[in-house]
Amino acid sequence: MLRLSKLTDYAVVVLVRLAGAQGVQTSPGIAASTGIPEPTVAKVLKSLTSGGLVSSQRGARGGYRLQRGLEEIPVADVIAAIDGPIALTACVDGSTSECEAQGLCPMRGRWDPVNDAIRHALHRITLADMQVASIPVAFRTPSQGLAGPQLPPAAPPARVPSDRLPAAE
Amino acid sequence: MLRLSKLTDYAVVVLVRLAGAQGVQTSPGIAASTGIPEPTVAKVLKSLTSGGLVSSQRGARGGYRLQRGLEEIPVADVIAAIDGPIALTACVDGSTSECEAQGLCPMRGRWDPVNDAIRHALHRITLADMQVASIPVAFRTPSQGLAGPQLPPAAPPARVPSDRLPAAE
DNA sequence: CACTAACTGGACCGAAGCAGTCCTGATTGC
DNA sequence: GCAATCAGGACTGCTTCGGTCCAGTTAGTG
Repeated sequence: MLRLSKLTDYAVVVLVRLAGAQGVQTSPGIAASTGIPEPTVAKVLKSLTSGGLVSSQRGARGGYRLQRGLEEIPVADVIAAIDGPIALTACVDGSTSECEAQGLCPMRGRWDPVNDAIRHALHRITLADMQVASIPVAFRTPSQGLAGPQLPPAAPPARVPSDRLPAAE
Repeated sequence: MLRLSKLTDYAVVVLVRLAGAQGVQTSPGIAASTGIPEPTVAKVLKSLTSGGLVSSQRGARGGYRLQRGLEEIPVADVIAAIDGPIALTACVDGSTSECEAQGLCPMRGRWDPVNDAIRHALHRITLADMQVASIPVAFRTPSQGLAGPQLPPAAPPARVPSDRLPAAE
């Protein structure tokens, strides 16, 4: 599981394409240059605009323009713009108070650390990191395989404020 | 997106339940004590057995037994047992060489670091971590931008019974 | 030795969410 | 005024998942 929506993948392609030029670009133009069907590109662009990742210019000679540099766009933002808030469980986004049985619900809140970890991992990888080939591993590897007994209380996140990663290594 | 399969959530419940006793437990018994429908429990247990997380004893007086302690079972293993290999993109698990257009495929391999980060985050959280209420938050949540609208960044006050589920009722 | 309890493996069906398309309206440059 | 472009929705086909059921196999028990 943990499947990423295909639209999100398209969104990354579109954003990178958008970063390749300085002027505004039209959705038909992006569709032509990326090979993605035009309606799909338009749909992605709309979601991206709603998410604040790109700005739009209406009317003739209009188009889309990147709002931020690729290195300032974490993938979490892209996913959030396309797929909505990042959460693994269905419980967190809606029916928090009602579950099927009382016996299985004590586990509900327990997914929070997992959600948090995922969210964090998605926040520290930017589109610039996905664009370049060499990516500095965000997490060092403390536990190989399944030997991780507990979460290290003192984590290294102090060095990463929120968004971008260093250039490369 | 990033939706976690409901079966995986059930699997966690079942595994925790399994850890609550030392002998073997039958799937009808687990179903009765957790409230999950018996066929579903059986299905989950089958996947868990295939994944090597639990061992099964066939025949009369048979049942299932936990293969490892909860603290040695990362959620990644549970997800892998239920949902298959952890990967966000559909490209990685099958049609790696063929994509729709050449323009969007340069992004294909770029999801690898994201997959890796997710996988890593999932590997360092075990069922024992999900079981206890007070979880040492490995990553503090910067919670800027669109972090968590409803999830408290710090460890929430434990309002749910921290220990395992009560006995069969 | 027969019976029963329990797991094994598969097939099956309905429901839900997603991918993709299309249409109509609003906006703006020429 | 016209044309190009974005905005926002509705709609449909499809894939996948959730859940159930069945026949078969194994092993303990009377």
